[in-house]
Amino acid sequence: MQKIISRDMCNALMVWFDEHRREMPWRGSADPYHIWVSEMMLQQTQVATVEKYFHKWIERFPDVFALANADLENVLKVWEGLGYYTRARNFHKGAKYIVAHTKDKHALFPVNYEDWLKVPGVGPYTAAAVSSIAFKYPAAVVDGNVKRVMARLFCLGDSISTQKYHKMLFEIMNEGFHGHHPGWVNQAWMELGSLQCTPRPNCSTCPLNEHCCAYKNDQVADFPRKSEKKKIPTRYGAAFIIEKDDKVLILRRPEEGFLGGLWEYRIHIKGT
DNA sequence: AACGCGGGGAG
DNA sequence: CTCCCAGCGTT
Repeated sequence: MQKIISRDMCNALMVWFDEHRREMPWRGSADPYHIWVSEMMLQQTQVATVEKYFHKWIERFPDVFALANADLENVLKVWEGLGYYTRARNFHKGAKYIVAHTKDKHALFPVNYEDWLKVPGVGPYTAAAVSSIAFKYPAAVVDGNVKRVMARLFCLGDSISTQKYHKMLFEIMNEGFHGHHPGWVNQAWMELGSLQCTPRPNCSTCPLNEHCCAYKNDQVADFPRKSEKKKIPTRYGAAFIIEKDDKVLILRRPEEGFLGGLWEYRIHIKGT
């Protein structure tokens, strides 16, 4: 079967999306900064959690200048609870990068995929998401949801974590916008993966089931191909909670290495 | 190419 | 409880 997203497929997707898409605080926003904030958070966190942090973030850092001028400690404080704290640091770096590279206030943000990729903390996913949603730039998002959808749609058996696979999907999807707004098409694919083409999908109500290779061959359970699970080593250790005069001792770990830069009680990890 | 990073949800 | 998830920077 040809690995092409036809006009019919794209149209069916968008009809479904118009009816089933979820409302989100940043959806439909014309502010690229708002889009960027939401995508940085959505990289690792589900929509319901991001909604709470998004409002708090925008209130505290209303624009890219507020973020760039803030102290890193304050940035981390607002991010606290989201995890992946290196990303908050990179986001802060990214805001400084944007401000430093601004030529005038009418060209504050990059408007294409390639220039967004240069921003610290912004990789292929975020560059495609922000440039397409905020600037209609035709770059496809290839996130985990999308990979699962495409693996089924085209019966792609190769490992979905390889660069080759990623590049192929990027090219297929970049030819599949068919005149629709790239940002909305991207969001529609992700929404389909999030609501319909889930790990355990409900194919009977899927708008693309007649186009789906895995469904037509009754092989939905075989895609995406399962990857070998990596074994995570268990670390054993002890924590000492040291109190004096109503105060508790906490220490900060070195920036590099395991749990870098995070605060902790006095910990001793066995073997270190 | 492989690894580490932090939470939350599902079973 | 245990398992599963996922983008980016680093090595």
